[in-house]
Parts: sequence; structure tokens; C-alpha cells
Amino acid sequence: MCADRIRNLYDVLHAAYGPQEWWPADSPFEVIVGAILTQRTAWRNVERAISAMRRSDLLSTDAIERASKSVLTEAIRAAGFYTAKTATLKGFVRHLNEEHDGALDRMFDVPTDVLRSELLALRGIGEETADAIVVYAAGKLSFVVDAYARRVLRRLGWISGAESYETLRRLFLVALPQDVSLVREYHALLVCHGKARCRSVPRCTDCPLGELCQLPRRREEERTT
DNA sequence: AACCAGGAATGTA
DNA sequence: TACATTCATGGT
Repeated sequence: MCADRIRNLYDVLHAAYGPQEWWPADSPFEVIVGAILTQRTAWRNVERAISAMRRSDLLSTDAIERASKSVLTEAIRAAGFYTAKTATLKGFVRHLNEEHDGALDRMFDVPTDVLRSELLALRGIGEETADAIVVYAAGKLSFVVDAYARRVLRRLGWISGAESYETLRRLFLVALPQDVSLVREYHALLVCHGKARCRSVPRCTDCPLGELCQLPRRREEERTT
């Protein structure tokens, strides 16, 4: 895997889709809530859950700490896996209060790898969620490797798809300039591309990746010139 | 009406 | 390490 391809792919995606300006949230804490709620869940349903939380005034560390499990569970219901996600949210807030005086700024004020492993130690927060928090909430350098990233690279024929999360994370990190806004955009663009077009394998018409795209194109079917 | 969505934890071999 | 299961709602 050469690094130029990774960099070139960014340029192509950026040219095709433009800036995505992720993460869609009003505050770092809301990024964390969204990152937890979006685990194996369509973003549309996460928006509903966050709206319900906002309506019930549950979008703060204190409110989550105080709220009963059943109240919080009911608010985030639309996001699915609500029992587990309630425990994750409460667990995160408890950790933040006990270890960092309830201040995200203090929690984030450590080297990136320290923050990352601290997050990984929390129940309900795995690698992708930890990296989403590191990159989009803390503003530190890492890379969010999700299903879309793996899928896109596999379809380009650049990886087998069986690589570990860490392998792919390093792949992006070594290839790219150490620029947080770039890794933010890159992840967002991979999601955008995967969502907008190349989702299921045999249908890629007019792919923005152009010659890069290895997917079988559907034949010209009456392209009304 | 099956299938999937911006995963993670646990268990097994 | 690698794979299977479970958690669960809502859109296509």
C-alpha cells in the first residue's frame, strides 16, 4: 500500500463531494454522546435520540449523572441498544466526574495515546468510538476507521479487508500529514461516498472516483445525452 | 419482509 | 488471532 494512493484518494473524494465539516454537533460533549449512540445505528436515529435528550434537558454531564436509567433509556430509545448505551453514557460521565473533576478540557489535556487508551478502558467504548472522540471531540490526531473506510479500500483493491483496525488506522496515519482537520474531513468523505453511492457491490454508475473505481459499472443504459 | 445502519463485549477454539 | 452471538430500533 503506498501512501500516495491514500493521499490521492483524499483529493479525489474532496474534489467530488466538497468539505463535509464533521462532526455534526453543537459541543464536544454532544460529539461524545453521538459517537456512543451511533454504534451500529443509522445516524438518522441518533438525531432523534439526541433531540429527545435535548428536549428532556439531558444533554449535559450533570443531567446524565442525575437521570435515572429508565429516563435516559427512554430518551435514547430510537438509537437502539438502549440498555447498553445508557450504561456507556453513565459510565463515561462517572469516569469524567471522578477522574477529571467533570471537565472535558482536563480529560483531554494529556498525550493522544494516553487519552486513547483511557477511553478504550471504558466499557462500551471500543476503538472506533474512542477515535471519534479523540479526533472530533478532543481535536487530537488519530483516524476513525469504520466499515465504510474498510469497504472503500477493499473495493479499490488496496487491502484484503481482513486487516485489523489498528493496521488500517496506522495505514492512514503514516500516509497523511499530521493535520486534524484533514483526518476529520477524510473520515467524513469516506462515509459520504459509501452512503451516497457505492453501497451494494454491483451498482456503481457514474462513480466520482472515476478511473480509481474498480466496481463493475452498470452498462451505459440509455444515457440521455 | 428480510436486511442493514457511522460497534462493542463476551465466549469459544 | 479469528470467528460467532447478542444487543434492538427504524428505514429500505
